[in-house]
Amino acid sequence: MATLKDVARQAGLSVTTASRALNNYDDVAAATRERVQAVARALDYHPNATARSLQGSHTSTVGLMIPRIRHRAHNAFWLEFIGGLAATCAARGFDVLLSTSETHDVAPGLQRVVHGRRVDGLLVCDIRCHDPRIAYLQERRLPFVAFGRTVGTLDFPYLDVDGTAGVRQAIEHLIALGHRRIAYLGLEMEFGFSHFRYLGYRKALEGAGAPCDATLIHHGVAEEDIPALMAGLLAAAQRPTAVFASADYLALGVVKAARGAGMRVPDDLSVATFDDTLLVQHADPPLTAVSQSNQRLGEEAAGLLLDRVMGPALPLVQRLIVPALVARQSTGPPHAAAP
Amino acid sequence: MATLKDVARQAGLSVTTASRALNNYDDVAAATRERVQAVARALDYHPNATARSLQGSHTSTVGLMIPRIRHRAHNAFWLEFIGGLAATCAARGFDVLLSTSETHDVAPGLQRVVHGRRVDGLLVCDIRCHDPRIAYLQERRLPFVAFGRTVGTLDFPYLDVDGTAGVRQAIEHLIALGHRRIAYLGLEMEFGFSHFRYLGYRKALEGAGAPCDATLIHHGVAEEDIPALMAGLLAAAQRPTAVFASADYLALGVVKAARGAGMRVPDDLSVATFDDTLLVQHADPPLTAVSQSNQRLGEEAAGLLLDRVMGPALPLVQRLIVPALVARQSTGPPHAAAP
DNA sequence: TTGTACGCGTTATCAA
DNA sequence: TTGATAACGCGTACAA
Repeated sequence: MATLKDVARQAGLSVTTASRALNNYDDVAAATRERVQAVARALDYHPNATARSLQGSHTSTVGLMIPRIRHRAHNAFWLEFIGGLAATCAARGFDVLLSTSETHDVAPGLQRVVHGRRVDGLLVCDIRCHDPRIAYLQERRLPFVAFGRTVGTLDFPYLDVDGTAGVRQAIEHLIALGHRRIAYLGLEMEFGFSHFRYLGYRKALEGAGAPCDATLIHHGVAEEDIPALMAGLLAAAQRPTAVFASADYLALGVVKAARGAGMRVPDDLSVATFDDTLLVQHADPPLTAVSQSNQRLGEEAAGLLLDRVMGPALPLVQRLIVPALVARQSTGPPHAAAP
Repeated sequence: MATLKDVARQAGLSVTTASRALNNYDDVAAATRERVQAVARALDYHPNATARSLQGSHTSTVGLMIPRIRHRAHNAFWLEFIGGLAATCAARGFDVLLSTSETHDVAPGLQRVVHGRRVDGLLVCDIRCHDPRIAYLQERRLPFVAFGRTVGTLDFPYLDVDGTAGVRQAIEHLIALGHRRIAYLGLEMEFGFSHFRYLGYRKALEGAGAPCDATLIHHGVAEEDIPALMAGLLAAAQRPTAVFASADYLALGVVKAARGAGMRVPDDLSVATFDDTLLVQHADPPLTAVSQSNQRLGEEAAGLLLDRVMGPALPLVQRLIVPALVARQSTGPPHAAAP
């Protein structure tokens, strides 16, 4: 494959001049420039990105660390996100280096990427409430943006969906419909988003002066737990008239379990959820959900990261996207006969 | 950040010796090796991947070109695929450079990746019936594997799902149930998979000696076309008793349209589809579908590519994965009253 | 306007 | 067992 030296030789010039001609420096004769460019085209010359990186000490590449898929239902979200991210990076001349992390420690994969100087910046995703990767990156001084928040001091750049505001909207919607006993089903509390979403539930109840019953609140729910859990919930003397599930597949499980217990949605039980995925939209009935554009989120994240990469000492940027509630047929006023 | 030179200086040795100590060469004294490694640890030294690439002329990175998402329903497939691919690459010490291509010409993005020597190999996805990228890559001698097939001479390494065998199973299943008039709804014929899937439909009909009615066959169907298309199909004198849709979201549209026309699935109309996604599994009723493990596919593709990258002149490998039919509640015998 | 010389960080070759 | 030197391909002071 042709190198700059080949082009220079063929054009009868020095490598330096060839380089400058190709990079449109203004201290090269017009005739020379054209000759060099013609030769380059003829030789199908393209600069070697590796050599460029080594010399310029930047790679025009950003890293993306996403979690390994634990549940198929998480899929839709991430790919839309990646699509938006990749498009924005491409438009700004950057490539994307992909890492899927198994763990949330400072894994070997992360070390490789960071210390190998393979990337100019990094987008870390799936942030935990306490996430050692943040401190690690801060110490290493690699430009990075977190997609998600930890609990505690937020002294790092991040982009996140405002789960608190989102869930709050959903719960307030249920309260406005007349519900008072609203169950909450969430994922493991170690996830940052779990923490913030649950906060929204609490705040909405407090805001409405509604009681908060611990028996209605369940964290760390897995799909297979739902039948038993719902059976318990629905058999209780004071059964809930609505359920908020923090993930789409949980909500689907809730609907199924309710049906199994002979209940209609939303007549006997209202159901709302967080991610507005295809699954949620195609469900029967279509579910009321907290929604944001995942592709948009990817674009936004890429923008933030690239700004950070290109502007060395920019002020800390922390952005919270407030999602919107989409009310559909899975929520309605509580049944008259219900407690 | 610490470089090899720093380590060498700190250890009072030459860069050469430090390098060999760190790379476990056997011509370095045990004591020296340990001293160097201790210093490296103390300095938090990690080799610079870029410099390594330049010197060794290989990057330990493979490229992945996937299409830009046109329809949200394609999402689930690709992310599972990427997950499998990334895991296999990581296990074998490779990183993944992601490119999403807008077009199927030899786009600038492809040229950048190929000529910039950013990758040791490339996985090209979303192959068209006639795809100029194949010839381009062959000429450039970059190790690559296609995920998908073109029509015509297949003189390149590929991995593909055997769409012909898959669809054939589905149609034969319908025929076995007693169906004779089976409609076919497919995507644009320029996609390689469209071509092969349709072939399966034809073969199954021929094999059963069933008639092939052109009015039942529709290519290039978009989601929004379905209501009108189905209305026409169901109003016909000789209406179909079953529909095969080549993509999950098309099948969902078919079910919806059938319902709209007052038909029950599968009593009045059977529906089968290709991709066994979450959407298909959670549909009402759950759909009969041709299925394969998308993650498995990604792992397989990565394996093929890495073998090719590491073994320079391996014989051409072409692998076809035969999917399996999963019969669910959307297919049944044709209604007695139907023609 | 062009060319010489050097450095980016690493590994390979060869001599000591 | 170790070290000096060259090379990978490119960009860029600096000199001509």
